[in-house]
Amino acid sequence: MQVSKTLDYAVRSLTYMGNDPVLRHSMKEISEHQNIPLSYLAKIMRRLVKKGLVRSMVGPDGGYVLRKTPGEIKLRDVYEAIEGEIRMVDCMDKDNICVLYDNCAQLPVWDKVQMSMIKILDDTTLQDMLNEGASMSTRPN
Amino acid sequence: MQVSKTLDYAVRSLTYMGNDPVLRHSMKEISEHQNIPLSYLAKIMRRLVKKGLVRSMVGPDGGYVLRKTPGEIKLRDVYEAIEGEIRMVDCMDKDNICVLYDNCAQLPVWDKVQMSMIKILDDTTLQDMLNEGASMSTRPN
DNA sequence: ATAACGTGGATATCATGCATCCAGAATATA
DNA sequence: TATATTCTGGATGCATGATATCCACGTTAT
Repeated sequence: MQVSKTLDYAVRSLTYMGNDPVLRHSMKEISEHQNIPLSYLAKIMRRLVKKGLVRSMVGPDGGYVLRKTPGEIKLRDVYEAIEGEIRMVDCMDKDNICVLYDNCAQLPVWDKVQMSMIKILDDTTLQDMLNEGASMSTRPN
Repeated sequence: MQVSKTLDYAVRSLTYMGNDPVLRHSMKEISEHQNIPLSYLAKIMRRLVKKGLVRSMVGPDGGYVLRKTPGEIKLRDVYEAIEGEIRMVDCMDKDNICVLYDNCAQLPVWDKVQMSMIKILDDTTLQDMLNEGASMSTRPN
């Protein structure tokens, strides 16, 4: 029930790019500025490209650019690009056929948690985070 | 960002016990009814005992009883007994001194998610889950 | 005395998050 | 055309933690 490092990397990369939404940013640049292992960043960027959040250009002076404005990119999009569909609980999946209906006592609660999280991630754009980040960056640590 | 199997086991065990809040329930009984590996359940019960959610009695006819009524046991208590303090994001912990203030762009959002989750878990008791579970158990699967 | 049951420590298994490496394709520039 | 730069994609390694098992021991009801 924690934010994964990978997701953190992704968000950091995107907010970083969001500061100059027009420029192209190379992996090397992002990696250095955000302190993310280059080789791992490559994997992450791949997912963001596939999900249509960023566009990539190869060759010298290549790199990545946001495909939308920071105001149009929802945190939910980022989350789902990295983690897949948001889902708090695995049930009736795979081989688990949830014979115990006791089990279902929990489902409504986790659904509730899930929905409230989705709502927040849906309502938060990169732009929002950039704004907040600015105000946060004045506080110590 | 998912409910762990262990937490699921804990909740299942407690809701099961909540159906007969007065009786003692042996691990064997719980294990069989809830389909939880006995030896693993032992570990889980240990934590619930330590956190004061459940009282244990050894010897023949021993077992576990809820220490409070289902209406007094919050899901948050269960969560924290199993997972420890609720915290979405690790930052400024350990060796990570969060030098990147870009990073902080995220914090407010995850805090928000965290608080909304805490609120829900705080507002939900075993009793609530038992009630809901009853209404849920009528739907297929 | 005996059988039933929880306790607690050691240990095994396994999945997965995180990370690294490398050969290859694309492309800008000279 | 040659070269340097950058992304691509697949294979692989590593470490951590969740899940699970085992067993010797202490307790207690009968």
